[in-house]
Amino acid sequence: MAVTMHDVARRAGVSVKTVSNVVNDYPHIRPATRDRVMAAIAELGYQLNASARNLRRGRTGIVGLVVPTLSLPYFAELAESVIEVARARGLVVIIEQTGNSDRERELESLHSSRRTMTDGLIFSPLALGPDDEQLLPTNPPLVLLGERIFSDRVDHVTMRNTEAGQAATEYLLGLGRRRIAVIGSHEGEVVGSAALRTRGYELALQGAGLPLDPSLYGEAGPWTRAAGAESIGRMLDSGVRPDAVFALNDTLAIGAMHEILVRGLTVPGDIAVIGFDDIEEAEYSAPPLTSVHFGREEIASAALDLLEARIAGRSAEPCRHDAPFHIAERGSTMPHS
Amino acid sequence: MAVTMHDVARRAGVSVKTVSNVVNDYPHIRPATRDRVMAAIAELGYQLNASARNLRRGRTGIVGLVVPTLSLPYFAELAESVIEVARARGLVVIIEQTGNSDRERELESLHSSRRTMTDGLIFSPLALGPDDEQLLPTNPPLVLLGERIFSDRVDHVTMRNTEAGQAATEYLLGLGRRRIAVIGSHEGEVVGSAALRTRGYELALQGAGLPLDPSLYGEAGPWTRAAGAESIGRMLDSGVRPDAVFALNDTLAIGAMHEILVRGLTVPGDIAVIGFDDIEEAEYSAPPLTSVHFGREEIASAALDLLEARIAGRSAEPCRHDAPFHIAERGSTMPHS
DNA sequence: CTGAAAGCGCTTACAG
DNA sequence: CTGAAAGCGCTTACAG
Repeated sequence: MAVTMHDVARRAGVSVKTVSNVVNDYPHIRPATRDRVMAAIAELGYQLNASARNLRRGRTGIVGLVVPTLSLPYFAELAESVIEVARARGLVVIIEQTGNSDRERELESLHSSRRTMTDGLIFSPLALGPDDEQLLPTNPPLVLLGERIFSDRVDHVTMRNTEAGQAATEYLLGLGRRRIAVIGSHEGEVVGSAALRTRGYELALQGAGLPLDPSLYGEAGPWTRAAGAESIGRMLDSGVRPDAVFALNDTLAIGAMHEILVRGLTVPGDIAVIGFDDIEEAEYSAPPLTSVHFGREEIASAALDLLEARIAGRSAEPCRHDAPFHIAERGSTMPHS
Repeated sequence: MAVTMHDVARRAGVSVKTVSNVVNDYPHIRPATRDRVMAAIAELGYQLNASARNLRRGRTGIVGLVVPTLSLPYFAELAESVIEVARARGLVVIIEQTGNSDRERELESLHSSRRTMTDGLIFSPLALGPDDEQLLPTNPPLVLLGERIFSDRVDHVTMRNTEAGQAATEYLLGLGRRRIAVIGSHEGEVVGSAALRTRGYELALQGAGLPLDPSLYGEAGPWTRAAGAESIGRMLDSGVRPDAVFALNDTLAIGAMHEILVRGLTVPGDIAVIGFDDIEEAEYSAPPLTSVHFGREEIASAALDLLEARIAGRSAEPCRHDAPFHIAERGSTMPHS
């Protein structure tokens, strides 16, 4: 049916081994032989069959990336970095989406027979938590992003959410703000980015000797612009008047900022706003958004390092990589920008 | 080494054929047999080897999506839709990025041996053009997005860029605007979204009996927020004062709007702004951005329809699918929003 | 450096 | 409904 290495070998008058060597760029091939093989490949329109190679090698050269959705800029930008870093290492990336905190879909992505199409998986959970630790399949290798789940059977890339949340809040305190709202909190949650960043917020307030005011907690289920706008809207409607907002991600921050401006208040004059993730959009919002920056290239590299080591059987104990952060200051907190 | 169907068959006391039938959900299997097989699978921790299946079937269940970069929201949202639509059809998606108009990378993605990992490719070119038509490989099947390249050997999903650009400009004319700048144009380009949307702009102005003013063309290479801001900035710096902006995409529009506001001008008061693509961000910019909307779900469905038909060998002549559009009106053009 | 051959783990026609 | 077997197209140890 298809043109195979045998056909090429026959045409070029060499063995299949030689064709394989040429196709795989092995050394010690006479230039003349190489040319004959290349010519035969071109004449026959030969294309190497990846499935056959993968079966034989026991590897696919594909890694999976499982995220909630690419329509959230944070995950799109993370995916961008993962694809670029993977490319530099000769790997390609299958992206699966699990939607907004959909337990079943997350489990399905982890356990599906599609798993064996990949050499390993980078998984950013939004629904699964500590109780699901036992459900994590470790084969093919898995790298977890974030701190919703910790398992000593699995590699992790973590992001010091609590420390970063604390730093963001302390930054607002340093500007003299005292009534700081938190937007995007998840009442009752104890793991996951919402809870951890909120915990950092609380530590900062307590460190400054300020009370935790329940009216300054703005719930928001999904972390979208719409949810951010609604959340701050409800707070303002109820007569609460913060002098700063710590939004648990940038999308929430942009939605919140939009709502604040719509109501005739100013940013940062009336309300300073800081976000989290430092997505590209943050630089071009009006005003530009101050945000907590984690290097996504670094997160992608760390995740692929862990995955490749595990795939190669090089790593023994599961590892944890902590990504560093800093605050990118912009107009949403600086009066003179 | 790995647990195979043979192991499962032995354990369950059935033939491999039966195991295969169970794994593939074929009918006509006695429940008792099915249960025995499932039990054996669970006991042995069997996982089907996708490469072996793919080799045997001659299909991988993977489609490739090649776009410039996921860090541009338009492509991230397109990818989101392609993944969702593919998922509903039992397919997964490998995403490759080619960067900002990088000819070599685009060709590499089309011709790489990675191609055979996929059953077909959806390709959104930014560098390749009509002259490259002969370089398009048609096997595995290829679907082209946009109108940079037309080939009667390949399926296309097109977006009526010219008509849509004309409609956007006519909409601004309908609001009484007369000095309409176009932001994001590519001087000298004759194919591709920039040229086609600009052509629509020109048709609209000519239709209204207005001159084409060279000072109202704002060049911008990459279609980023930064480029949009710089482009309108240069125009305003040179003393040109448009009363409306047609930005060739939303990211440009948001950058341009940002720059306009920074300079103390108002939107839409001084300058009305319309974008193109209607990305999710458009709804939450300040002010919300009026934009030309193409349904990305529809584009994704159309592309996968064409691809699946081609993969199945159902389609004869290459097809062209034209996606419909409308204008989503928001505050950036409406005074009372 | 090359040739002949085994085998990766499936699916599926072929007999029964 | 089941069993035994061929073969998808590679890679790679084994002889030479």
